[in-house]
Amino acid sequence: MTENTRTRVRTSEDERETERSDESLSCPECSGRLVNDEEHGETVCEDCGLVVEEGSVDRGPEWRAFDAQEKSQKSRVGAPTTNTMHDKGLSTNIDWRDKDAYGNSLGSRQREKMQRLRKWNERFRTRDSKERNLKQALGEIDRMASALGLPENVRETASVIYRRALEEDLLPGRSIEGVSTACVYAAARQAGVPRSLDEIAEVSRVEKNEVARTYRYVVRELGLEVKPADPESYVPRFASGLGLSDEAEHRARKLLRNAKEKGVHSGKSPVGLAAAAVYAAALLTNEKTTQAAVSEVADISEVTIRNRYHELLEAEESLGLA
DNA sequence: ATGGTTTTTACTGCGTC
DNA sequence: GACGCGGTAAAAACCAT
Repeated sequence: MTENTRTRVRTSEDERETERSDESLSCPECSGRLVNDEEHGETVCEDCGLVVEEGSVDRGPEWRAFDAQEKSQKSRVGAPTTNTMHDKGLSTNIDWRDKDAYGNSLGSRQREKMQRLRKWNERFRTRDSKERNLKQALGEIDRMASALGLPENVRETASVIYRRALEEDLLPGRSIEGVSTACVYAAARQAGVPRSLDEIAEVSRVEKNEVARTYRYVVRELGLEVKPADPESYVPRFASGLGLSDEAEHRARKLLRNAKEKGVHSGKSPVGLAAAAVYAAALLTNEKTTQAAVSEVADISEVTIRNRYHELLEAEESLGLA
């Protein structure tokens, strides 16, 4: 029976749900997750669509542009500053093409001059070790975030965290890769799209153990506030990975919420809980899945799924009787 | 280091397609 | 007979002490 060649799964102490505390980001109606809809200036509930807040400020342009040319004519600002570039995208760039502003080729004297300018500009930009450090780290962060399919805002957050770590001189004695990885891990969790330590270690050049250690260190030193991972935040990823319906997904969330009420989830791995909920939900909505399939996408053993989903269903039943 | 808890591995039995 | 599922025992991993 060597069919199971999955990698082991371990969850760190941080991934464990200890106590339930905050509920400020939840819908008052159905306690679903709240999302910002920038375009309409509203804050709405992901689950029931309740509009919680409206009339917030739209930061987009007040004009419309139908092609790139029009856009460049109407726009009065440059690119937004971003923390994903080591100089926030604010420093000077000299084009590598030897053309002037009108696209004409440069004379040989001019070309030489530009070469020198480029060289010094580059030297100035990555002047000291910190800048170079940051440059490399941000590259790593970007690479890992893409590999994990994490959205832009997570990259941004990870970059900010890294900057702070650098500011506070947390780097000496630690590898750039290790700290970048820890930042990505922390950022993903803060953004509510957590990845397990195993997934993180998969795309990192650093061992899982070191990631965990560095992560703890960074969180402690920076006083970062990272809530215990919410099992629900894993649900969408697993559900779509299995091609399940929205109904099943919704069902899974419900199961988890009930479980939370009952306190069944304390001390258990959130990932396992989420996987079990997804499996149970598929069963309840008569959709075809196997424990093996869920175990595959969630990277959790079938045994754990079995144990958890029994507990989930029990909690559900006793709630029905109450 | 040690003990307690959770997860994983490996294996077995049962029912069904 | 392969497959999905359930259960168990022992090992491993983790956390707290």
